Amino acid sequence: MDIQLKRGLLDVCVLAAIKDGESYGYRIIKEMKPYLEMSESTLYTILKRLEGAGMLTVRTAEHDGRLRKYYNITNRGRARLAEFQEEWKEIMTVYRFVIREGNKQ
Amino acid sequence: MDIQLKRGLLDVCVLAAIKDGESYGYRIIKEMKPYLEMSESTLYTILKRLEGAGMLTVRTAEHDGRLRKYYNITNRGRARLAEFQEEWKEIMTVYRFVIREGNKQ
DNA sequence: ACGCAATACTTCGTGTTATGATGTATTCCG
DNA sequence: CGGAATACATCATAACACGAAGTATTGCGT
Repeated sequence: MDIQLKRGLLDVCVLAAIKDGESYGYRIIKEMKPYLEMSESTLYTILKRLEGAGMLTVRTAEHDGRLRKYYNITNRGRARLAEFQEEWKEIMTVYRFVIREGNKQ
Repeated sequence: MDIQLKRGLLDVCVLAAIKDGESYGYRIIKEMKPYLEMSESTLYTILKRLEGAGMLTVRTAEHDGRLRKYYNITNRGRARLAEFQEEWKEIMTVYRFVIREGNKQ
């Protein structure tokens, strides 16, 4: 998929991946893989960005002797998902403009 | 609209704006405005990028004593538009993942 | 006649961001 | 014993949208 097209979807995808209960980096990547592939460095960058924006919280816990960071969505994160659905209406308008059958000149 | 979401649409929008006959910068901006706003510096950057990619051609002509650059779409540009429609199917898959009603845990 | 908006295109610097490369460390399985 | 899987982190880089500023002409209102 075109890199540019991905960019606007990555953040909301990650939020969507944790909206039904906490998850962690490695699992998020695997869960999203069938829909949208992303490298690890990209995901951890996004998770930090979303944390900085107050859209998710982190807690560190031990699992099988290894440390894991569990991410939870916040109200602000849910608001972002709702906002995305509004933006999608605009996106569809643009899409229709792009694929419209032209009035050939 | 979210900047990131715009990014993947800008190029194809510009191609779509000239696909039914040549146009020029200022007119493209006005035509796209109801769907997607972009600054002039952004448009001219995109036009140069698309020209470099062989997706459009340029000719300069005088109009009312002023120089105008007219842009025409090429076969490669049309191919990009066709490719976009394929990519859109993937985008819709991602969209469904984002808005799916969750299996609450 | 004067000034301002509209038309039309250009250049430059900046901030955001996705990614590859690389590194660290543990567990599990054959 | 070794390699794959798990799990996260850092750094340098390149792409890109945009605001700011500039140049130059036409058209319109007063």
